[in-house]
Amino acid sequence: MSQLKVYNSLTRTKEVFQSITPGRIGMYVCGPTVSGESHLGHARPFITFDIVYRYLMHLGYKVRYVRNITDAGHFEEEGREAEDKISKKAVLEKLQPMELVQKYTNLFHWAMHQFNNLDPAIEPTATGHIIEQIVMIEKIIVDGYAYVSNGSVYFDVEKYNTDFSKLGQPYGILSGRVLDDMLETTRELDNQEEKRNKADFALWKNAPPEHIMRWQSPWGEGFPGWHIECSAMSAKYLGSEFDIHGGGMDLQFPHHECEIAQSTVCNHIMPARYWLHNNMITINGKKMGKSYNNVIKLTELFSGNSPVLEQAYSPMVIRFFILQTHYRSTLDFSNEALQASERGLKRLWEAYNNLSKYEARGTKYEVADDVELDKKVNALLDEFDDFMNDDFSTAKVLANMFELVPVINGIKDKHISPTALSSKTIEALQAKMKTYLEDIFGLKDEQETNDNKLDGVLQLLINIRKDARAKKDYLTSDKIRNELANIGIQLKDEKDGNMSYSVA
RNA sequence: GGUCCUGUGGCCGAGUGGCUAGGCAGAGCUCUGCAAAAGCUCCCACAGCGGUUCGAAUCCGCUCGGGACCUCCA
Repeated sequence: MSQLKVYNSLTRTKEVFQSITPGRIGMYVCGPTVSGESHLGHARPFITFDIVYRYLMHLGYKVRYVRNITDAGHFEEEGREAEDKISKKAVLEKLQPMELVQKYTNLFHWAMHQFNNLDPAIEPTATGHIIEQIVMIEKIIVDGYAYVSNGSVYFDVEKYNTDFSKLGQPYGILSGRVLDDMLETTRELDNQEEKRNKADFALWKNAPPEHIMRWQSPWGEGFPGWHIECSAMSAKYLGSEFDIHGGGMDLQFPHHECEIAQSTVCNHIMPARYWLHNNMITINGKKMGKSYNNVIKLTELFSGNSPVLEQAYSPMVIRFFILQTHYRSTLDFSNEALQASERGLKRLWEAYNNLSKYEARGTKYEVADDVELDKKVNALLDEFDDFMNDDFSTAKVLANMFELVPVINGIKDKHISPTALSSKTIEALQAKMKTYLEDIFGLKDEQETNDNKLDGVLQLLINIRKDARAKKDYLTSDKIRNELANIGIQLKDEKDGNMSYSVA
């Protein structure tokens, strides 16, 4: 089998993945800021890295997946009046800050479960790691890479760049930026007088009196800077050097760049080996984001309750939609695209259901009757692993699955002889589809029809309809079918006279 | 302004220089009491203009368009 290769933003190449500790992987993914409701754009990294997580485990690794909750509230750092987002909104909604944070944390967890994302192994909060952050900042000051100014602490980017360029790790290594260029082109911003240099970033901010969220520190009351929490928490739970650091592309600069600088000063090593970044979800070609005022919240998406939505889209449809493209490509949202995903997923899932219901054959077929087809099926299945190993090409795996759909349905409908494929191939097909669809892609049946009573009722109706049809009483048979269709249950006449149903 | 990405058929999207991904939609057919579902077949696109090459969607150049980051952002 091929080796796993991942695209490393740090080297801008696809590299063979090798874990630091054999058999084990440490993965850190930047989690949500729980000052508001999650939107479709947020869903992408968490679904993307859920699949990475699942696939790494599928490969046999023991993975410690750490994803933080940012609940300390970032400030609008430069150019605007310093304000803690969370404390400001708390005043508006007349809630305690921690109450607000809890509310959105719960909502976030709810959404993650809707998407069938596995829980991370550790989900540390920024507020729970203030001490660790302070300790880290102190260390950076002692080492001479940060300075205190008016109760705040700033990281000295220029000094870092000068010293670490010599070690082959200049500031900007991750995002491909050159500090000198940035100094020339960065816009003039207000409130910069505390900083020695405009590229410097805050490690700790002095809290103005109106801030509700504040902590004691050696530099007075304040709150941690934007980037330090991830550095502190990743080092605490994964060590100074860990395997994978993930997040959205918009975090590459400055967030991850700053993490690298801080962590390297503290721990004398580049924190992560592989930096993975997912691309953005766009809407009408524009990034979905707060700044653009074009977000679709997840609750709106699931309920269809938004002017831009023609209908509700279920969590699995969104998951499938995201899987249909490579994680490093932008993905454009539209009703048409989501509806196409909905239909495509339905067809794929029904084929998968048919496949799992294949009746066991009495005898084993060692040799396939249709050698060509047997070969083709095995080739398509084998490629699943190759595609995933090639930087998680879920889109290609799905394409292969769709090529298998006609084979699966053909056998079920008996267009294709049940002995066309060898027993071994059938078993491989069943096992691999299950592994990939359920275990790795994390898709699941959304129909809540595994209810014995409902099934019993439907079987009764099906039997009545069968009798009616046998008597050519099409008035009755059509009535049953049409009225069930009206309430969203579709009856399908099968070729062999049987009937099946699906709930929309 | 700086850095970078990108432009694929009606729509969404894979694409490592040669072997026409896939999905959705559309057309025809098969099956069927009818319908749906399913199956089969069709629909050979790569922004434009040059160049490299035996051969380019894929490499290079230019032009035009779109976007991201540089500021909170997944």
